[in-house]
Amino acid sequence: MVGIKRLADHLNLSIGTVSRALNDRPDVNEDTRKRVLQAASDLNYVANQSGRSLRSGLTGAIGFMVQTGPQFNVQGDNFFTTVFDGVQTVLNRHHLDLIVLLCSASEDPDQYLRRMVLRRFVDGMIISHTLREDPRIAFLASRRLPFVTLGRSQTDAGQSWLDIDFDAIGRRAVERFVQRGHRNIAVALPLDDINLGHVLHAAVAATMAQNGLTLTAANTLRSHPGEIGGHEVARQLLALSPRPTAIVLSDDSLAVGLYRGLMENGILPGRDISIIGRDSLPVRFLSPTLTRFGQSLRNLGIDLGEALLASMPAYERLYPLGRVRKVLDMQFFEGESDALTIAN
Amino acid sequence: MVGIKRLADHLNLSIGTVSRALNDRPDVNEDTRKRVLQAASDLNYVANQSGRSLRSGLTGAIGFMVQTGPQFNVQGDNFFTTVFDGVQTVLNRHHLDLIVLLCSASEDPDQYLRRMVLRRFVDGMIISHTLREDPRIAFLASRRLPFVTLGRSQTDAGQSWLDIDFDAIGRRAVERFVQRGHRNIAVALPLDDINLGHVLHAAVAATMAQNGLTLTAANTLRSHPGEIGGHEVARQLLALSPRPTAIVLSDDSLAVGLYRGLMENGILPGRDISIIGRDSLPVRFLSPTLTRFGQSLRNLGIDLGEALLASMPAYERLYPLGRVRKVLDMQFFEGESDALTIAN
DNA sequence: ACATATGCCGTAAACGTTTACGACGATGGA
DNA sequence: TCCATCGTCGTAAACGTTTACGGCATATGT
Repeated sequence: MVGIKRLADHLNLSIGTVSRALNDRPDVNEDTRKRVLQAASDLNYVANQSGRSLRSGLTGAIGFMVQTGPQFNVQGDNFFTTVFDGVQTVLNRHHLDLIVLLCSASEDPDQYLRRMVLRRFVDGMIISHTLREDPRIAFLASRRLPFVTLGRSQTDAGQSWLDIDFDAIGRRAVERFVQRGHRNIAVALPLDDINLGHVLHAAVAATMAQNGLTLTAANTLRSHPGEIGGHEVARQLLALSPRPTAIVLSDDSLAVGLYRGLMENGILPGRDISIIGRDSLPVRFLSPTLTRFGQSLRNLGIDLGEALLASMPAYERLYPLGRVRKVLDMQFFEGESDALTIAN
Repeated sequence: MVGIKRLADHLNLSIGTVSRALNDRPDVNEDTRKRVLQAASDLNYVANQSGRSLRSGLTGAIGFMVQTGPQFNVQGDNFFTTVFDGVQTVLNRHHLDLIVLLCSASEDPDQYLRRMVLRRFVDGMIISHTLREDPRIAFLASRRLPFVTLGRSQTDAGQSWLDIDFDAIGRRAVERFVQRGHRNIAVALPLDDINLGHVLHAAVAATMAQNGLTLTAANTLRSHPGEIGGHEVARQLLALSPRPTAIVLSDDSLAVGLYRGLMENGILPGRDISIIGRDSLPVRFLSPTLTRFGQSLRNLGIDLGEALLASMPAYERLYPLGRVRKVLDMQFFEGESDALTIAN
């Protein structure tokens, strides 16, 4: 095992000088720095993270907590991996590594986060699946650990957040539906307390109200995410009478199962019912093509990374963003699934 | 910050005794152990991982390396998250935590792994997307870091591996096709050197040969994974003349795009062409339903976790599996997509 | 009674870094 | 010549644990 000690007496230097050379400190001769770097690469030296962390209190790692299991919105791989990619490009510029912390369905998310933070695995955290009332936020704030949430919350500890613009999605989808004559509009929401559900629900209800319509409790459907959830939404939809003529989905992962469930009953999306989804996985090749709102996930990742750096004392000079609270610009992809027009 | 020191003089004990009490060592009075544990929970004490790691050389974390980016088989979220879940349940029993290390497309996987290992982030590794010739294996072996690979490789360092039975998939799919009269069979493979591609290719070719058929180079299609890749496979398929009447897919993620690409040209899966896929994400509700092979991903995760523990000196007593090399039992899901029968 | 064993605990070293501090020689100005 | 400054480097303490070792009682055996 080659440590700084070995490096030092291989060069006839003290460990202090070697350390300073490696860390780009000013008080070391330029020649000796070159020698040190050369020797370090020759001997395959890599600083032991435990030693460094113990002394500096920093680990050089940022955690991104996601939850697994059927009751969570697993989204498409492309959702998280693309976001991760964006975060990583930002962090790598500052020699920070992103590690993904996954809390399995069998473990309490609050306890899991607690453990990870208190063990000092990470210098900062990004948490997703933000709940409307989320104890994790208060905890992270109390530990003074820099963090950003993907998704707003009602619990406010002054944190930064990034979010998908579910308000715009709900508003614009309903406006589009209304314009095409729909009056019986439904919405598919997640089951749990995740904040985006509340936002989307409020946006849909408000925009309907502005147009003299009401979002009934019966038309507010709830399900697990994913294909099975989508199939369940179809079942709920078919049980309604009169059946809604339009529906907006909180998540595209519902689309495949929803399509199947409807088509099994002779109902063709775009002809017999209008559907608008929300990009979370690639559904470009669904048939009929899905009309949906989307956002640049890579930019979401970049924004998350920068917002986090801005809240870390060591980097806030480089990212003087202060507190970041921002919804992402939405793009609109017109497909065939909302082609239905209702005559007055 | 509450460390073992604070705990110690809050109890009027030495740090040595406190440490022993917390670590379940025998030479500590049962009463004082109780007092220590009580105080630890009262004061919210959690051992500092850096200090512990520095002393013990262990981090308590296991890394699972996955690669992101369009050229990798992102599979469905459900693929990896379900596998992760299985691994975690095994590891958690021994107070080990699983962290996911993702190597973005812009970084060299070998360098990335090197960095993570040499910094001593983890006590063991699981690597996926195993290549036929994979330098990571030699590296991990040279560092004597316990590791398991998901997927076989030709580079043999005596490591344990688990793998999906692509040989059985290729064999059984071709046998099924042949039985139904198909003579012009194609296979869709990944672009890179990933080992499963070689295995599947060999199995298809061999089984065809056993039936007096030959797998031509033209019928060996290659594409990125995912929907776009599937669409590309459709394009390649349509360019062939005579067009293959059956195809086996290395990955279900291709199915959606493939379906779309075929149906755009009036070719209906199951009627005009037979398709057999391989479970990697939930495609239960595709229409026509996809015939496919699958495996229990959770068991895969559990097997991976146990194989890893078996190769860690501290745990091999509990998991006396020795070196594990095992392909998973495959399940078969019959759908509509391979219904086409060719008359002689 | 004495020697030995046992249970329990404190002491201190060690893990690999970083960094405050001081030492030393060289340089510069007066 | 003397003092101050500067550049460069070595020294040593500190971060929070774990653990080998020894010490001190008390218990156990003759």
